[in-house]
Amino acid sequence: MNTSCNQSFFEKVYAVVELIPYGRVTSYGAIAEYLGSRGSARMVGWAMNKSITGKHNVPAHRVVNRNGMLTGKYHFGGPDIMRQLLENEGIKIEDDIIQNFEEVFWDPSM
DNA sequence: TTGCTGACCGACG
DNA sequence: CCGTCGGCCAGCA
Repeated sequence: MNTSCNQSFFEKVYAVVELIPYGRVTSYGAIAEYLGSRGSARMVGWAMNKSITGKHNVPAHRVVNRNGMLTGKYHFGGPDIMRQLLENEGIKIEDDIIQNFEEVFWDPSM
């Protein structure tokens, strides 16, 4: 349409992450793939980092890797912050890994 | 401006 | 099974 609609990869990531419903999680690869760039999963994680250090209200704690492991937990300012947030939403976590990952997994295309 | 890095993922040996 | 490498894009020194 117009140039204004051309959101950067970054902007798209934020939009998708904000769409994640309460008590649900998704993976970096799923977002990247949804955006059309399957290999850009790294950018998704980086966007999350920027969203925390920046002023973006993005529920980055709902985004984990393909294994359901809280890889970026240390980026929340503490190793337990991310886990606490997820458990607060009813997500079961053990050893920094989401147990019912398949049950709480949310696909951006849905 | 060039080059490196990064919360990933999949493939290869 | 485990270690290593390439790919993708954008931000930063």
